[in-house]
Parts: sequence; structure tokens; C-alpha cells
Amino acid sequence: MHDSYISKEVEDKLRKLWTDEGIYKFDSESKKQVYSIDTPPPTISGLIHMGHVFSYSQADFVARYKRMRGFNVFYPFGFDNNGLPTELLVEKNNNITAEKVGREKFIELVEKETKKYEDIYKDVWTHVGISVDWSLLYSTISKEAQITSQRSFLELSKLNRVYRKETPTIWCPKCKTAVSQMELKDKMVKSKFVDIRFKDDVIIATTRPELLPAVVAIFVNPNDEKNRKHVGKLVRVPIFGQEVKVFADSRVDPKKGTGIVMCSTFGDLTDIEWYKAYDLDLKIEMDDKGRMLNEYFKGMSVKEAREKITEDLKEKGYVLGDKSIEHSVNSHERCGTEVEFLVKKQWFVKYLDMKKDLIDLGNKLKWHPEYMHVRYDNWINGLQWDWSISRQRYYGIPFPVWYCKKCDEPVLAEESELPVNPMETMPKKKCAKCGSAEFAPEYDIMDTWMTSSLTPLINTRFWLDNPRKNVYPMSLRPQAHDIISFWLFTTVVKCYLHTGKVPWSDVLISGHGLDKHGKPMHKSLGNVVEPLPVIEKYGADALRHWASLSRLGEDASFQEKDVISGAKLVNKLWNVAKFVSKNSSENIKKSNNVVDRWMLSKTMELIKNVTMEFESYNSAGAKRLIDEFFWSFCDNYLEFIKYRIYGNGDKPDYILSHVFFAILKMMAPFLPYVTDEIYLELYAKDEGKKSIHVTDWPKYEENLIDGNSLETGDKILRIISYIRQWKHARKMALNAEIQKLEIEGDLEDGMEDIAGAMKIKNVLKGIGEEEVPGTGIRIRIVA
RNA sequence: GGAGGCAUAGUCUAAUGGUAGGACGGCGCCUUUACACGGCGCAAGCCUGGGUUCGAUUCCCUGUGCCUCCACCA
Repeated sequence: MHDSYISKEVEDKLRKLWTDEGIYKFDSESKKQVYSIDTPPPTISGLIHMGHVFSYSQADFVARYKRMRGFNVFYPFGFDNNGLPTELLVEKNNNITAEKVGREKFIELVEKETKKYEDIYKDVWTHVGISVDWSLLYSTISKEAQITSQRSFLELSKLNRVYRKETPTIWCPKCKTAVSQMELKDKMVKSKFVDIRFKDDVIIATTRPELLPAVVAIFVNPNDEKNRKHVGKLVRVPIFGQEVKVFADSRVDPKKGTGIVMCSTFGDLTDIEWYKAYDLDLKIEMDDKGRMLNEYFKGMSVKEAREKITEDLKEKGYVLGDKSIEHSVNSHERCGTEVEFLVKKQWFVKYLDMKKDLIDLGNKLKWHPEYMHVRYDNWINGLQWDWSISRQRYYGIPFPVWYCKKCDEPVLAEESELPVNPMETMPKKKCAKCGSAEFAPEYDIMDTWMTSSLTPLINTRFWLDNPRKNVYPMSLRPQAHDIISFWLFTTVVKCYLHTGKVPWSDVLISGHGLDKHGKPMHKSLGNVVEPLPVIEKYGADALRHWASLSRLGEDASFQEKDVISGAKLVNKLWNVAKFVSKNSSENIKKSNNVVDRWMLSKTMELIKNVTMEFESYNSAGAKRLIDEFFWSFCDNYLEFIKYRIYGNGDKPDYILSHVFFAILKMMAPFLPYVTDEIYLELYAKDEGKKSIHVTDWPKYEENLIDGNSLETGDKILRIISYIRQWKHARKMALNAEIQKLEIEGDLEDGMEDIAGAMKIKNVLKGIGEEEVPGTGIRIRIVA
């Protein structure tokens, strides 16, 4: 074996070997039980950082463990290139807009561009040692994903789970599209809170006086002593003159403004809630571009209209005062425009009636950690609207739908036509309702969650040629906690509707990888740590060591010192391997030595405990046990056996090699490179496997546990530690010779081992002077 | 505003109903044939207040601080 371990060389070599030998390949012919993982497809946005390494490593620990437990592991990878971040990236890199080049062409460009990033991403993931089978790669804009999404829509339609309805929608007047809640960001703006007198004692403070023509009701809090007398009365709106009713609703904050709120259709989300809850009139006072419709200020922008109406109100004496405020408003993250609420026809997935089922489904999942389950339940209990799935965006997967030009009846595509772009293809049939053959395409596209919610079905090729058997329901969904309410939730909804089953048996929720101060990594904060330079410097195993330290579900800050510890651990493993390689033999006789039996017993206990931790998805716990054991193995056991190796005692070769092999295997999911390199050097020849990652997990043999040796070993360790302190107090080297050790008390075995480890010429039963704490044994040391 | 998580030496963290283990850093000793990228040792810590208990860092409540998600922002 080489004197020192050079991570870069070994990693380059092993990456190639793993690929060439297909170590991580899913075997579709195998009869072995499948363990399938619904890997999160990272967004193609041009950036990978330690946060990704952190969460993907945690899933990889599980994958590698399961592989060694004999499962046929289905571990795919995907790229999410169907969404705004990718769209923006591709537009920027090519200096184009999706709309100008056309959808088909743009998707081609995305796929080309994605390929570049795929190569970069794949390079990082393979360097990190994520053991996915790259032949299972998918992308969320691919033809397969399009077929799956569109088919899903058709199926939901058969189930009467989709409907189209005119409803208030978050709208960007500049981009002229509906936007999802996720595409909004808060923006602080300066604004004026104007007090407007409707009636003598009905004064309303508003920042949106231009919405007066759209006012349809007035609200006060039911507990508001001062204002509740107005409830049920009719009040006339200044200038526009419509009479509206006053309602009581707890959503009104009596302390804010005057405690009286006007409700217009629509100023904000509360207005929409009230509109729905009280069945209010609908007054559309704004067009797609954010221009006012009312004759009073027709064609003006929101801002112009606001100025004009404020002036007029002042002139006519309706304004009692105003106050400058700064408040946050929702704006479109892409262009910064303040969003409005317009009434538009949108497609919805109906699921509000499924709340109880969805809660039940959540109960069927095994959540790791368990407390993450609450977030899922909370989300469902708080749902107020069905899932709006249409977007008036350009880039994405189209709805497989046309509308009859005569009667507006929707016509759905045939399954055999998928994927279909209704803007380019027309239906081959006539309108079922009126017989017309003239159709207009649906121009909207589907929300990206419509596609990403289908990853288990994309993975299993549910509606595609050559569907994969035994993959679904999948075994594991690993993901971070921030998207429980989106990705996890929507996947449960869709997979349940399509398959009647919950899509996985276990859910593994990881935290975020943060910078060293505990802040999220963001390009704009300049705190992004990229994985490859760290791998270059310390090795991939060292980096994975960092990822293996924190408790499941907890965020972890990136500490370089933890990577350094990892590098030291790797180095230590290598050095022990050298020691083992020099001192191993074919000798497999059972040892009667108490220290050997102690070591073997401890190893069995370790296997049992580590396995238990892995089975409960606590890989950090497993890693801790192994690390602790390994360091003790080095510092104690190896010191105990050297005298026998270098002297004439019973050679402990077999135990040494056997125990180290068990440690190595249990380390393998975490440190795949160094463990495999050592395996190939030391053990592969006997076992005949091509990689440690396809060997069997160490076997727990209860009959090897010897209670007596465990007790004795513990005592011996305490005595050793005591003698070490004794030597230290005399500034002696640890290997300095001691003449004599007298032991008084209950210790039958291990005298020779103490003598050997501590270089004591003569260890004998005798009269002790000092008690070794925790042993009940007294000793006397004679220098 | 709602929900959830976290709070342990200078820093990062672990376990635990009977006063705490590790890592980095600090100090000191040891060039021992796997390893000085090492070994051994020393100093240094349980956020505030209340409750349950013979006893709480651990369980419960409260406050405070940090983080995440959701909602609001008339």
C-alpha cells in the first residue's frame, strides 16, 4: 500500500471504476427487493453549493446502506428545467426571450442549455460520490415529462378533478400574466394612507382611493364598540355614488386606520376572501394592462388615477387627512411591478374536498424526523382554495386543450396525441356539443408543480413505454423541509388521485446547509461555498464527513474545521489499513485473549446499534457510533495488541482484520472512496467483489458477545488511562518502561495486556496503594 | 398574526430525569517500528423565570433570541 492516501488520485480512479463496472446500476431484471428513491430534481439555475451537497449526501448515505443490505437500489437523478429560474437563465445566456423564439424552439434551447449545466452538475455530484444511476436521468421539460403531465391532466379530467372557472387571480399588469404566489416578493414602497369620509361617522383610511368605483362592501370588526353600530346599514360611496352594505368580520383590525375597511374587487387577498364569503358583487374596474376602465378616469394608470381621485376628493371635502407610510406590497419578482387582482378563467385541481383523505395519507407516511409531519397537516388544514394550475406564461408544458370557437366547450387531446402543443396542432374531432370544427387553443401553460408533483410516476414510466416494475410506490422521498407544502404535498395529491396509493413509504426531511455564520447561501450575499474546490483540497470523503455530522432535519452551517476532521479520519483509516496489511495472515483461529474477546464483543454491539440507527434513518447517529468506536479501536485496541504482534504472544491477526473490515463496511456509506480503496487493497481478493459498495453489510452474531470480557475490558481501559496519567504527571513518554505494577482486586484476565500496552516489566497480584476510579481495583506502580 | 424548529465551553456540536461527550482553538507533556494529518493530559459550557419531581441541562409552561414555512400589509 502507498505510504499516504492521495484523495484526488484515488477518487479519479474509483469514479471511473464505479462507472465502468456499473456498481450503482439499477438491475431491472433482478429478483432482489427494490429500494427506490424519489430524488429531488435540482432546479437548473446555474449554481450548486454546500446546501445541495448537504442534503443529497444524506440521501446517499441511505442509498448506500440499503445497497449493502441487499436491496436492488433504484436511485435516479433528475433536473428541473421547467420553471422560471431556468427560463430566466436561458434567456439571459442567449439574450433572447422565450416568447420571441417560440415555445418548441425555446424548449430545444433549454434542453441544449440544460445539457451544459447537467454536465457541470453531474460532475459535481459524481465527485461528491452520490451513488445515483445516471442512466435513469430525467428532466421535467423532457418529452416524457410532457406526456406524463398532460396525461395526468386528462386523467384528472376523467375523474372530474379539474375544472375551469373565472376567478380572481394574481396578475402582473406589466407582464400581462397570472403569477403564482411563489413568484411574488415583498417590496417596500412609500404610500399615503388617506382618510376618506363616506358619511359623517364612517371614515375609511385607504392607500387605494382609485379603487372607490370598485367598492362593493364595507367591513368593521364585530367586537368594535365604536363602529359596530354601522353593521347592516347602507353607505354611499363618494363621487361614484354606489350604495354598499356594512358587514361585520373578524378579519378587520379595529386598531388599524379608523377600524372601517372598504372592500373593492379587488384590492388585496382579503377582498377576495370577503367576495367569496359574502357573495359580493363583482366590479371590474381595471384592464389587463392595469388601466382604469371607469369613465371618470378611463385609461389612466393606477398611479395617475390615484392622484386624480385624491385631488378631487380633497376639493370636494371628503378627505379628512392623510399620512405618509411605508408598507410592503406584493410585487412580481421578475419585473418588480406591483401586482393586481383580476378576474380570469383558470384551470383548477379540485382538492379542498379531499382534506381528510390527504391527512390520512400523511399518516401513512413514515416521517423522519417525525415532527416534520405537523407541517404537512398544518398546510392542509389551512388550505382555502383549490389548486390553481394555469399560468399565463409562455415557457412550460401546455394544456392539452382547445376550445370550440362556437360554444367555448373544451376539447381534450387524445392520449395517443401526447405530447401535444394545442397552438400548433388542432383536434382531429368535432366539438361534441355543437359539432363545430373550429377551435381555439388554450394558450396557458401548467404550473410547474403540476409536473414536479409527478416525479414518482415519471420515474416509474407510469404512462410511458416499458413501465418499470416494482419501483412504485417508491421507498423514499428525501427532500428539504421548505417544500413540504409544495413538492411533497402536491406529489401526494397527484399520486393518490392517479394510483390510489401514497407515493412512498418513508420521507426523509433534511435541513439546509448554511454558511459558517448560519446564514443561507446566496449569490447576492457572497457567501456561497462551492463543493469542488473543497473536494480538491480535502477530498470528497472529508466533505461528506461534514454532511454526516448533523442531526436529521437540522440546518447545518458549513464549518471548514469539520471537513478537516473528515480528512484526518480518512488519513487515520488509511494508516490503520497499512498496519492491518502488514499484520494480517490467513490465521483464523478463535482467540481466548480477553482483549480480543472484548473487541469482538464491542464490534458486535456496534453492528447491532449502527444497524438500528440506519433502520430509523438516523445516519448521523450511526456515523457517530462508528467514529467513536473507530478512534477507540485505534487508541486502545491497537496499543493492546502491538506487544503480541512484535513479540511472541498469540497473534491477533484475524480479529484485527475482521474488526477493521466491519468498521470499514460501516464507514463505506459515508466515506465511499477511502473505504473502497482499502477494500480493493486488502479484502477484495478474498471476497471477490468489485467494490465494497456491493458487499454485504456486516453480520451481527450475538454468540460472539461475551459479557465477562466486556466488563474486564472496561476495567482494563480505566487502569490504562490511570497509568497514562501517572506517566504524564512524571513527564514520562507513554512507552517509557515501568518496573512493576501490583494489582489488588477483582481482575483475573488481562494482566499481560496491561503489561504489554504500558511497557511494564512485571504485572502481578499484590497490594494496591491507589484506587482506580470506577473499578474497585487498587494498584501500586513502581517506576 | 399562525405553525414548527433551535438555544450546551471562545467557536461548532452530542447525549442524558441523578451536574455533561466530541471537534476546532488555547495551554502542557511525549520524535512510541500505522499515523506528528499522531498520542497523552489540562483549563473552559447546559439562555431567563416558573412548574412537575427526592432530584432537571433533560419533561411542562412562560419570556427572550435566532432560523424556517405560511398568512397579513385596508
